[in-house]
This record gives sequence, structure tokens and C-alpha cells, in this order.
Amino acid sequence: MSGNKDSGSNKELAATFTPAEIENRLYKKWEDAGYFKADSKSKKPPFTIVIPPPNVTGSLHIGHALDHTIQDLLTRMKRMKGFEALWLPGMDHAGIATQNVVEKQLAAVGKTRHDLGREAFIQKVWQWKEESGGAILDQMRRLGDSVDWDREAFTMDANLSKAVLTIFKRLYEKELIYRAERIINWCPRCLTAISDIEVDHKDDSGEFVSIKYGDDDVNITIATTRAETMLGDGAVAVNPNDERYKHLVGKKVLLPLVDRMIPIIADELVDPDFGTGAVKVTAAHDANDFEMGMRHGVELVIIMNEHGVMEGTGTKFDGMDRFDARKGVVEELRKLGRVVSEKRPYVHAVGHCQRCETTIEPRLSKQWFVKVAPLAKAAADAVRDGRVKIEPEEMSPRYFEWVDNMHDWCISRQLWWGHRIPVFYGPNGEVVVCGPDEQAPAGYTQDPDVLDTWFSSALWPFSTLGWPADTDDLKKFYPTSVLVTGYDILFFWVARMMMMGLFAMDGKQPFNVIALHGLVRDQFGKKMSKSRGNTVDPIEFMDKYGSDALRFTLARGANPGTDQALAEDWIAGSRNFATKLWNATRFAKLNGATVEGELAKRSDLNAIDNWILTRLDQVIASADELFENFEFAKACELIYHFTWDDLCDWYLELSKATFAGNDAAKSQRVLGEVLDQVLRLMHPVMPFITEELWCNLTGKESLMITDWPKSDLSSQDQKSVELVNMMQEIVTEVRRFRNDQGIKSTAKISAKFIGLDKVGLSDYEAIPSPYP
RNA sequence: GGACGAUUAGCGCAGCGGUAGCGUACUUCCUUGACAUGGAAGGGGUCACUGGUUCGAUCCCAGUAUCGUCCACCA
Repeated sequence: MSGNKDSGSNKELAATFTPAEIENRLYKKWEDAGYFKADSKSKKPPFTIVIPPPNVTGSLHIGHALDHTIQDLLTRMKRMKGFEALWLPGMDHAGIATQNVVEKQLAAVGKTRHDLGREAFIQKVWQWKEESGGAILDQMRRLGDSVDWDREAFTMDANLSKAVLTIFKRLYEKELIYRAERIINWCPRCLTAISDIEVDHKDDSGEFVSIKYGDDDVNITIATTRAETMLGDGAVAVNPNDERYKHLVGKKVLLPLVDRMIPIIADELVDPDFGTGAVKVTAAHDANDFEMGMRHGVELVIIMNEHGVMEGTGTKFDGMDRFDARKGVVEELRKLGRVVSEKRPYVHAVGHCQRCETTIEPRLSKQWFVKVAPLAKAAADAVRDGRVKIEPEEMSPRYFEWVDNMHDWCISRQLWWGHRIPVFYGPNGEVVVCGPDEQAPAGYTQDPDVLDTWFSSALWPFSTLGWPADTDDLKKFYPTSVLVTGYDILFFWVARMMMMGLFAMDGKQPFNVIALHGLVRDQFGKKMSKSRGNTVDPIEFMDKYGSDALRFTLARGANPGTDQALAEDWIAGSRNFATKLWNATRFAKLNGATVEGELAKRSDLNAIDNWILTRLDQVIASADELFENFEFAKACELIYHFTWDDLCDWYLELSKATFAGNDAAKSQRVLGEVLDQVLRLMHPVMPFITEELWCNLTGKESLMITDWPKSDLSSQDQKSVELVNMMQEIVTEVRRFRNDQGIKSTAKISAKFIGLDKVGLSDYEAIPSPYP
């Protein structure tokens, strides 16, 4: 078959099924034929999915494979159902991640980005993107993703950048973007601010020390895990209702080591039951302290530079790394007898940079923020009032918990790779925000920072469709139909798209349904990670078992919103299923199955034919409903058992007698019909093998331009339904007979002998047997 | 600390008010004329624990334990 692109109906199927031989050929066939392309001028109803854009630095991992399988499944099904289906592909520029990759390359030759300068560095990143970025796009072809490649988007594309500038300006004009000096999460290694969601909290064991401030007259003992910050303390705070300290409030106390007098203040935020009930206030280096400090006018003392090195304390600790200083300060205080309680280990959550795992340093810094309260409220309302549905519904509390409690979003990053903030500062402190095609007055300089990557990906559902221009795509395909993604980025991304979509599109939601799936774990249910060494490579599995087998395995495990385990054995099982299907079709063809001509009336068909057609109708109806309700696991299970158990183990075996008889024509048409429909039904999950077999069986062009099977349960008469219910009895009869007689093959038992008469089906003509 | 979910055969999962199923693994038999990536016959579970509701609970309710994911400014 190699080299032959046409799989016509007259061609005999090879005895064995080799996925690699068909997959590349069929993908190319589909792509060349333009089946993936969506037309904004079409009269068909739209169905839209935008891909969660993978990082340009990324490659296909098993989680993508699941995510894509579901999206492709939905897209292919809707396409067959007569929708103008668009699955829009693309990538995210991934600010920090990408910049890190290129910086590492520079570091390998002993250079930093500063050696190149901003322009040259950005050019270098683009060059890297062209050469090695987007490996995942080719891997998507392997998987069979039916995406519209003509619409491939990248968050740094000119169009999408235009959207970023436009929305920035609009938000600024509505006072939803502002610049302020705040405590932000600072990564001393990446040298940039990062948002709350880019911080991973991990339990670290720290040292919780109690330190005595003051002298013989006024003294108070505080407890801290970050002793080095005491050098920048501006106050000590206690709870206003704490009887132990009431007499001290308002007084000043001596700060050891730096010999500064600092006030004792009272604030509700202090928990009297924690530690000593007194807390040091380092307003410039802690978010809580900053908040308290603002309320009480506490002095801001900056004691650390951007690298996390002590600076400006006027002590011998200047120039020391923050962690060394922590030890040093405690040691020094201990020498002075200031450490009241001995150190004890203490486990607490400490923030780490998501990219490089460096411990985050809260830092006082001037940054740009999005005021999220009004936007988040709109995002919450859209789900509350049912305009946007979350599937499965049990996930919505998580969504609400987040959008209802969201902090303002720090969007500026001290990086070079990304959308540069479109704000220009004049010589006298003027601030001008420039939209697309706007120019700042001469002599103004642009803010050096770039925007958080998530800022541009939040616009993805409409920026990819051409917004802010009023395009045909936007009119046709927005709001998108379904957003398919893992529940783990419900917060990272989904809520942000909701906020931006509702804001930019006059309250029109970016998608109607959020369909959440779980994570793929290893065969023991453990999370896959490189350090555990239990990661799997989807490409390897596709090479070995075929894309269809991987897709089927993932779809079959995809219960809504729950994680699934994956082991190589189950993929092999799916491959076996594909082989089964292959051989069933091969058998059908060898026995003259056909899709030509009218199906005989039910009353003219024998019992077995009636039974399988009735079952087929039932399965189509159920599978369709399950697919529509995102119950992919159950739909796959249903089709699997119908195909293997009902169709192959029983119908094919029993009808061997029929096909050998004189009156085979009606049954040949029935078998053709059943296979035709089953292949259609399975096409969204296993596109390659179904396409190959269906074209071979029918001699037609492609399953992709064929209608989705329809089920007409109303056409089922009472007798058909009874027959289905009786099949179990018939099966039992056959088995007993076969065992008693020592007959090895079901085919050798005539239907007459099966005992159709015995189970009261005399209305149906018994199948004549070729065997005596 | 909060939210949500899970706990059912060796492993991974369904299920559901009336004493349990699927895949895979395992045992035995079968080179049958689509398929040994197959067929047939089997073994294996006190459905986490403790109470409650009920004629009856794996399934409903409460609590306990363990695990998981996400969120979180207790220094």
C-alpha cells in the first residue's frame, strides 16, 4: 500500500494494520484538501475553539496530548454535525521562559543580554523563535490536530500586539490601570517583578527566633523568621486589645544593631496568639508590614538591593547576601543576649519563583497594576448568571474563590522580551499612553518594562480573531464555543480571559463553556515530573502504537475534571482495539459488505440483523449525548464494547452463517451500514484508522466531510427492543450448546439451532445454516 | 489555614438504595476459514474506618483517617 495515496474500495486491506503507514499520508491529504479551514462567510452555525497557546519554548507533553485530543474530538464532531468548525492554533511568547532560554545561550559564550543591548537581544530572541521555537506545532500534526493553520497566531504578532496596546490604553482611560509604589514579588535572580500566580508557595523549614528589642526602660520581644529584615524595621506592632502590651503602645523602643528608636503601634492585623504577640514592622520589605505601615505612617527603610544583597543599613552586614545576613544577624544578636528563645525549626510557606525556584523577595517597587475588582466582578457574574458554564460544575467554587478574592494584578516586568509598556514620560513628569499608531511627543521616553505574558494571553479569544478591527472572523466566531483546558490553569488564564473578554467585547463573554479536564499521571496515580523520572513521551507512544491508540487511551480516561493515570499497557490495549476494528472491516469486505443501496425494512431482516441495527441506534444516541456532555470516557467505553462485544464477538460470528448462505445480500448491506456508522462515530477520537477504513469500505473521499451518524430511536419497534433484551439469553444458550458439544466456532452453529424459536421470536425468520 | 475532590479486585477506573462491573494483569484451554495485537472458560473485592437514616447502604447524612489538586500576607 505504500506510495499509494488512494485507498479505494476495491483495494483489499492488508492483513495487518501499521499506523505509521497511514498517519502522515492522511494528515497531508486532509490538510491539502483544506478540510481544516474555517470560512467566516459560511452560512453554517459557528463552532469555535481557540487553543490554549503553548509556550513557544515548549514541546508536546502528555498533558497537551490529552488537551488536544479533547479539542480535536469536539472540533471534528461538530464539523461532521454541520457546523463551521474553527480550531485556532497558536503560541505564547512566554516572556520570562523564552528570555531565560536565550540568556542561557548567551551565558554559554560568556555574555549577558546587556552586552548585546535591548534591540539586538530582542532580535536574537526572534531569531531563536524562527529557528527552534514552536517544535510543538509539528508534533500537533502527528497527533492529528485538525487546526486551521492559516489562522496560526503568536502573541507577539503585529495584530495581537495592536490588541495589547489598544486594551492597555482603554483600561488606562477607564482608570483600571495605574502605576504605584507597592510591595511586589521580586525575583532576585530574574531581576523582575512577578505576579502572585507566578509564585509557588512551598513549605520551607525556617528558624523562628524571638528577639528582644529595647532597653531596661522600654522593651518588647518580637518573633520572626526573617531576622535580617530587622535592620529595616520602622516600628513594632501589637494587637490593640492585647493587655500585655497596652502600656507600651505609643512609646518608642530601641532597635538593636542599628541603634534606632522606633515606635510601638497597635494594629488589628496582629494576632496576639501567634509568636510573642508582637511583630516587627518592616514596611519596605513585607506586604503586610507595608499595609500596616501605610496606616500608621511608619518609615520605609530599604535595606536590600535588587539582587537580594544587603545595602544601606549602615552596618557591617551591607554587602552580604540576604541569607548570610539572616544567620549573621541572629548570631550577632545572640552574642548581645538579645535572642530570647533558642532557635527552633519552623515550617512555613515561602514563595519561590515559578521559573527559577529562587526565593521571592517582597520588594518595594514602582510598578504598573490592573485594578481587578470591577473586572473580576464581571467575570464572576458571567458565570453566576449562567452565560458561561463551567464543566464539570463542581469546579465553579474554585473559580469563584479566586475571582472573588483577587488582588490587583502587577503587569509590569523588568524584562526585554514581551510587549513594551506603551507609556511615555515627559521631561516634567508628564505621562502619555500611546495606542497603536500613536506617537509620543518628542523628548518623551518610553517605560523600559514589558507586560506580563498573561496580559496578552488574556486577550487570546478575540485578539486571534482580529480585534480591535471589526473583522468577519470576530463576527462569525466570537464568542468561542468551548474553552478546553486543565483545571490547573483555571486561575492563571481562564479568569483573566474572562475579565479581558468581557471588558473589550462590551460584556460579551469570551467562551460559552469552560470544559475542564484533569492531569495525566503515571500508572500509579503519581504526578509526572522530571525529578521523579516518571514522565512519558507521547511521541514515543505514537511511534510505537499509533496516534489513534494514544488518543483513544486518553479520551477513554477523560472523566470530566478528574485526573487520569496512564500506562503503556493501556495504550497497547487501545492499539489492539484499532487492530480489531481493522480486521472487522477486512472481514466485512471479504464477505461482500456494502453501503450501496437501500437498507431492507426491519420486518424483512432476520433477528440478528435486527438486533445489531437496534443496538447501533441505541449506541449512537447514547454516545452522541455523552460526547455533547463532555463525558468522553463513557462515550469511548460504550463504543468500545459495542464494537468489540456486540459487533465482533457476536454479530460477526453469528452472521458467518448468513454470509455463507444463499440469502446474504440483505445482511451484507446491514453489516456495511453498521460499520459505516461506527466508523463515523469513532472518527473524532481515532481519526486516522477510521478514515482509512471508511474510505476503503465506501470508496468515498473522506469521513471528514461526511455527516455525523443520526439515531432514530423512534423507528424501533417493540420487537426490536425485546430482541435486544433477549440477546443475553441467546448468548447464554449458544455458549451452553457450544460447550456441551465441544464446538469451537460460533460460526458453526446455525441461528436456527441457537434457539430463536425457543425464546419466542418466531416472527423473525431464522437464519439458515450452511452447516448441518 | 481555606476550597474542592478522592478512598471499590494486583494496578488504573466506572457504578449505584436491594448483597458489585470495565480495562489491564493473572490461571487454564484453543495455531477455528477477519483478527494470537485473537477466541473460550475461570480465579480474585468484608466497595477506607465509625456512627446515623432506612425493611435494606458500597451508594444518602455526620464524623474520623489517609491521599491529591488549587488557593492563602499569620510575621
